[in-house]
Amino acid sequence: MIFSKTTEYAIRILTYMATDYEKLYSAKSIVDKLNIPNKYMRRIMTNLSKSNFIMSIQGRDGGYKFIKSPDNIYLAEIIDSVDGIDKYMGCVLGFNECSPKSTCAMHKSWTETKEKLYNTLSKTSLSNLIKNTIDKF
Amino acid sequence: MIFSKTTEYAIRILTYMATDYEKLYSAKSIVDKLNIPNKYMRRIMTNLSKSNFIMSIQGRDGGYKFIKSPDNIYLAEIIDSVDGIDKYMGCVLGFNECSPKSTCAMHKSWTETKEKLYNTLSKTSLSNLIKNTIDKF
DNA sequence: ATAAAATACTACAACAAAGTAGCATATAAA
DNA sequence: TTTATATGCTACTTTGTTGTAGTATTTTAT
Ligand code: SF4
Ligand code: SF4
Repeated sequence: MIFSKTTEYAIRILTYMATDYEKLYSAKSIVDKLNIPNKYMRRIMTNLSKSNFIMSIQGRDGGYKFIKSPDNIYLAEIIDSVDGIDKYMGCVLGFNECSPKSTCAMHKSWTETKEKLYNTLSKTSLSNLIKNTIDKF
Repeated sequence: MIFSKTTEYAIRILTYMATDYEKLYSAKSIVDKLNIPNKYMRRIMTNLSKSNFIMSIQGRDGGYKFIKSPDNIYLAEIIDSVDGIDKYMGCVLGFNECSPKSTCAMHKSWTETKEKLYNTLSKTSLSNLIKNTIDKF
């Protein structure tokens, strides 16, 4: 997998929640629907609640709901929030940084590839994702 | 990092070796030059020797050398040899496979992105990489 | 107030990836 | 044939990620 499990799970959870984006989802209802380990998922939810995407409501009848429209939540933001997008935007050879005078032949095409990837991620919103996914959950 | 450390190291080693592609390189000479943990690098070399890129010569005055021109060794092959390219060609959401009738809106752009990535990797040879990298080693 | 139903927190367990150590084996030069 | 110098192999350690367990806290309904 290109991204970490945690990131994959986060995207799946948020995508599922976006199918009825004003609803309040309990952790239990999400676990029952998606195939994500219970307690691990709780932790992800708690972390996501500290983001600007969703909020948690504690206590009886609590759960999670969006505080920002899924129209305006993009994959790149989610990945950045969970893992930090930089983790996936590094050099192929693992070098931290190359000075302009020592760029290798890979650099240009590699940079373009990464930009294309980043563009895809930063232009795809949760709302985009759920179109045509009725069969998925 | 997008790729595993092992893959990054493999690419760096082979790229370095390609700068003088007919030379026999001892493990020690590579370790001294590149910043890769000694024994870990040895293991990578042994594994690479079982690939079709390089061979090892044991015993005194031994080392490693190419058995295939770096002109014809592409990054995609190296990645495939070390980690298996499939590891990096999966779905963003971590799903194994989606039936044609349940593809999500992400699928098309994601597939395109992956293809672009794969194209870059499968068209960039080691020889391509070393051009303009004299400062690097 | 109390109980029920939810999330939050903390510590631990299991697993995989990365890195280390030591000994075995191979080979060429002396 | 011995020695020096190289790679090969196997088991271990460390570190990071993924997953589990139990308890604490929060809040609503009764
Ligand atoms: S120049 Fe080459 S080695 Fe340096 S960051 Fe760019 S791709 Fe990596
Ligand atoms: S349709 Fe969507 S969820 Fe399915 S494999 Fe393609 S990108 Fe992944």
